[in-house]
Amino acid sequence: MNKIPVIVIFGPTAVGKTEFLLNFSRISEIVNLDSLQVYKYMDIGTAAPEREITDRIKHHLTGFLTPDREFGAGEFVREGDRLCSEIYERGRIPLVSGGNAFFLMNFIYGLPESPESSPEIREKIQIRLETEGPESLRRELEKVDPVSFNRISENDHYRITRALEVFHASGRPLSSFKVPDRPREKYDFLLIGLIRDREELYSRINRRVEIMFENGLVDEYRKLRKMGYGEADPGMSGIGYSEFLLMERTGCFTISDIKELIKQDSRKYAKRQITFFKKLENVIWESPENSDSILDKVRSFLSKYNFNI
RNA sequence: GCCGCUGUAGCUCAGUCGGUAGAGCAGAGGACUGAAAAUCCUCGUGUCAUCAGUUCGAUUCUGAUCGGCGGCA
Repeated sequence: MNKIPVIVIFGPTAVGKTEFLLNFSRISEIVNLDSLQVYKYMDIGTAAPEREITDRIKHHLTGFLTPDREFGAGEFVREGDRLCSEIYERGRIPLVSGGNAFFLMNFIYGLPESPESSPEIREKIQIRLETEGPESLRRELEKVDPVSFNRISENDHYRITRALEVFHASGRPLSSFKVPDRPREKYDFLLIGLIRDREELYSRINRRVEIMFENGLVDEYRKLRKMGYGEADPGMSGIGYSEFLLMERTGCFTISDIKELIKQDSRKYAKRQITFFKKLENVIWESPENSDSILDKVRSFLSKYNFNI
């Protein structure tokens, strides 16, 4: 079976992925790997690629969903598979790019066998969490899935909820489902991880948040609120929006506090992304400054498929 | 200039009735089984402002000096 070549360009927020993509404008189309850039009405806060970039290289999975809809790893893998096939059939090289390490891991290895997330069951468990408290849920998990019980930290209510959700949905413990441990055969991946010095990355993040405010992030948030989006909507949980919701809820921040908070949350996010990405194997790690060295590797990868940049 | 308060971790501060000190935040490292820009775990040595005095022993008490804040002139 012929494999589909897929170039993946990933890295922490603000490392400089978007600009780098223009190198591929002749041969590729982009599959967006940022979980919040999938949403509409959130261009500023999610640093969505600008018009001049999307005009030059086709982007998929950006700005197509309203913020009240969930878009998780399952959706990403499904859509990503569909798009990669289509792009390759069109005679182009699929280029997956973004910062979501969890989506990427699921895309490379394939989804685990465990059932997909069920918002209805999850909500019931969340209500129990509020009424009965976390201890009650933990005792149930201990009985029903001791392996997960031991693996999940007692304060990680998010994962405790998920483990119980799987049990209630399938009647089987989460830990009994196989999780894939090798990359899927249907793809030939070229993994390029963009990275910079921590200090430099952080100052790029800070600068970018300043620019978001200059470009009207506050107005963008107000518009979203006017459209009726709020705490409960997945899109609004993102950095750059949840901080404003916090301000509304507590009333104890100024706009300039919020700006600093957004910078800080973005820095922490970048750190978490880096930690996660480091786990991936066969990654070419390189600063975006060294584009020649990266492009050499891309050329030798593409030569197998008679492509050139 | 005088009076009062104050000086402890990068920041905000606690504390030691005299036996060389600890929280929050920041920061660092890590986890990640279909919500993931989510969620969670681990990590605290610093001339306790400086100099002198008392003391077996001072970051702690006393004095002076130098900062800061407030009040009065």
